Amino acid sequence: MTTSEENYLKVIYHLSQVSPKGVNTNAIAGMLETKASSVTDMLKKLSDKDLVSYQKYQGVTLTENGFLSAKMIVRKHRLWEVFLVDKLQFSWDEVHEIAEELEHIQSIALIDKLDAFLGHPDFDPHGDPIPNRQGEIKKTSKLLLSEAELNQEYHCVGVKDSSSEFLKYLDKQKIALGSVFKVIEKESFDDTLTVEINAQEKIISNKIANNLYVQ
Amino acid sequence: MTTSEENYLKVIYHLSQVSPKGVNTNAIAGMLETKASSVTDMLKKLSDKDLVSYQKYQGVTLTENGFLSAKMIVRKHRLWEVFLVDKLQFSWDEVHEIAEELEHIQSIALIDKLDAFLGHPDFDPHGDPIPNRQGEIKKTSKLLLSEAELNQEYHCVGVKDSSSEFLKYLDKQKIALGSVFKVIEKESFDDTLTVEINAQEKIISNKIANNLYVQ
DNA sequence: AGATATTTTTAGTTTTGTCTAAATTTAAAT
DNA sequence: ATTTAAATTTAGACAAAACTAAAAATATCT
Repeated sequence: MTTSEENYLKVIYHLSQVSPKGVNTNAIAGMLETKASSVTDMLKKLSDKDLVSYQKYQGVTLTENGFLSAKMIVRKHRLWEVFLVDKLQFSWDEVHEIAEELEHIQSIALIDKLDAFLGHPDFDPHGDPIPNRQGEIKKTSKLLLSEAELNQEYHCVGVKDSSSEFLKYLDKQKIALGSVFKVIEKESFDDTLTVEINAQEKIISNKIANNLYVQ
Repeated sequence: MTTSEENYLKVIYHLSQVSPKGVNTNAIAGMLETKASSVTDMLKKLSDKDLVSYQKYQGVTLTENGFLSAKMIVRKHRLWEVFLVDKLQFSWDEVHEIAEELEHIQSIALIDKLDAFLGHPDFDPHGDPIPNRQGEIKKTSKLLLSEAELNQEYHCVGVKDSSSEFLKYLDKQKIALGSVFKVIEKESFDDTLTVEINAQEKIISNKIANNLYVQ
């Protein structure tokens, strides 16, 4: 499989989580910063290889094959992110782009050994689950901070938006995976939250609260 | 720089060590398992980018730029090999192909951090020197086992042939980097050596002795 | 339902890196 | 010094992955 094909598969995989009954050509083009016509070309190719099932004008879904392949790419991406953060001391906002390259390295033995070296992690540095070598994903019942109940203790288990910008903001606010949250008050006017984070009171906007997963 | 361009540069770099006054088109084609006509095309492109100096029919040499770029690719290759052997427990005969892919990952920060993580190694698992980030290479005065003097103690510092086949043979013979050698006898008829290796006497063919570096 | 807008596909080009086959240059050999 | 052989380059073609512009299908709106 080429790097380009892998990138398409991965994007279709991610978009499928939001629109499971068919991913739009334009949506794929948007994610890959390419043109719709290029996407159509590639969908035909992926369809010929039985990685997606595609009917003109009707959007695209992953086949069994494509689904597994996509999860293997995600597995590689997230394992490399763990390596970069845990072993090479990168911060969590720096690793995405490098992992985008590393995820296309082919060797299966490499990934198995990397997995073992890292201690078979279940989650990447942003709290996203790492599929195992069979493609199985550990499900957790996380919820958004904006949906949290008042005066209950939660801890941060992930971020929804993992853009460098957002992650740097969290660093500045000393919010990390594992941070302890308790929502003290919810301002009904603008949904701003008053939250006790690691025993410090902070005001959290709705936008932030909508991008933090807690448990 | 594309992966293909990098592969050409690297091959020209290696071939330059043997023919410093100009590398042949055919030699490059042989190393890359491609056709001479493809090489000619690429040499023009590399020449336009001032990475090689190239005159029709006269062979090719690296420019200052090309020389440095090539050394950076070699640096990446060899650092990844150290990682694979030291951290992921690959054996020295398994790492070349994987490193061929990893050497094309772009990030400079990644290589700097990897270098630090590995403890700034000077040599890769086959005893080849790792250029530092300035492209400087630590020179050592190694010699081939076939050139070693009788009854002098040496230790193994590298291999000339790093094919999987040869490396596996060395593993079987329990010869590794650091092994202690003393040539007991040299058979003048076929240049076979009797060598004491790690306090064990062994017969070493001329072909083997011509591919082992000692010091 | 019909008109308009949006999305998607087709058709035809471009670029990169490769190839084959033919032409040219250099090297070797009688 | 020719002739022959080997190495190299040119010319033209192809596949992959992208693009533009135009055509076709679907969705939306009054």
